Amino acid sequence: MPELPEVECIVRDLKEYLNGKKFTGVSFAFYNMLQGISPEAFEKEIRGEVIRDIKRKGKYILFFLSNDIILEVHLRMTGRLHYYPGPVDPQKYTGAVFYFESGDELHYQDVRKFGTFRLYAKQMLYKSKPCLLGLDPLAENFTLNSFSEMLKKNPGRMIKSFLLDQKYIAGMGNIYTDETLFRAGINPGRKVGSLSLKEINRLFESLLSTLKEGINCRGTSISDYRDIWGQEGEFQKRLKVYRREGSNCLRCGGAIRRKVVAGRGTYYCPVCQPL
DNA sequence: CTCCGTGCCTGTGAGC
DNA sequence: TGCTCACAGGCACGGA
Repeated sequence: MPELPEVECIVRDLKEYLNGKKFTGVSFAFYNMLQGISPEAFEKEIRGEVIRDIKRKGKYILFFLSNDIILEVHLRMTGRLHYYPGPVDPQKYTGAVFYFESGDELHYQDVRKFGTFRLYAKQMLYKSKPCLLGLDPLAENFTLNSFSEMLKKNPGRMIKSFLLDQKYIAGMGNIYTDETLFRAGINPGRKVGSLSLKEINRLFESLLSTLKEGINCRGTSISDYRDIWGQEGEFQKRLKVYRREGSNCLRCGGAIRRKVVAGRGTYYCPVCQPL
């Protein structure tokens, strides 16, 4: 399940290989990802256009095309973008193949078909999903100060539910949220308003360092995630709580527990992250 | 406002 | 062995 670090790795790699390349077409094996557009209309919009830039906001990938159209891709849980330098047969779960003039191909694969494609005209971007998201933790405006201000507006919420809310912080998913809270020593069920200044500081530092470590490890491949070459990341080897129920806490030696918080399976150490 | 359940999908793995 | 079923979780939406 790609979260911010995984999407960041994908975007960095895609930029290197696809910037300046021209779409010659796209074919579909299923249409679940198309939001409010027919496959024919979709292809018409992108055919012949050059990729000018590729960016990320939260978990959204944005392709800026030469006709001022923006292609937004969200991989949700099991979506993958696989780059091939030449023609390759589609695989079992390939839903779309983008063809380039250079002969390269970009395959979109998705076992569960939850992923989405959208097209926006440039002047409509301001009302697109990615523009309505909160702060991206890797952006310059994500500071201890802006983080603290957002927390002040949500005193009654559980901290885990807040961290997952894309309206405030864009890019956190279940894995990096649990890992961040463990590293900060904060119980996922704590109310935002109960956090001390010291804890807020620790949470801010843990959030950034956990995401950056995830990026440096090229993501978490606990189940589905692969990079654009099909390679696994390494961060699953460094997980301290996620999916480690019953295993020993690497800090205190006690048992890692699982409970449902904010509707998600949540892993934590009851000793290192007291209520 | 905040939480919770449901739907979208299909593979995995536990238990019988 | 083969079946059922809970579970995985990002996001939208409706209801409490």
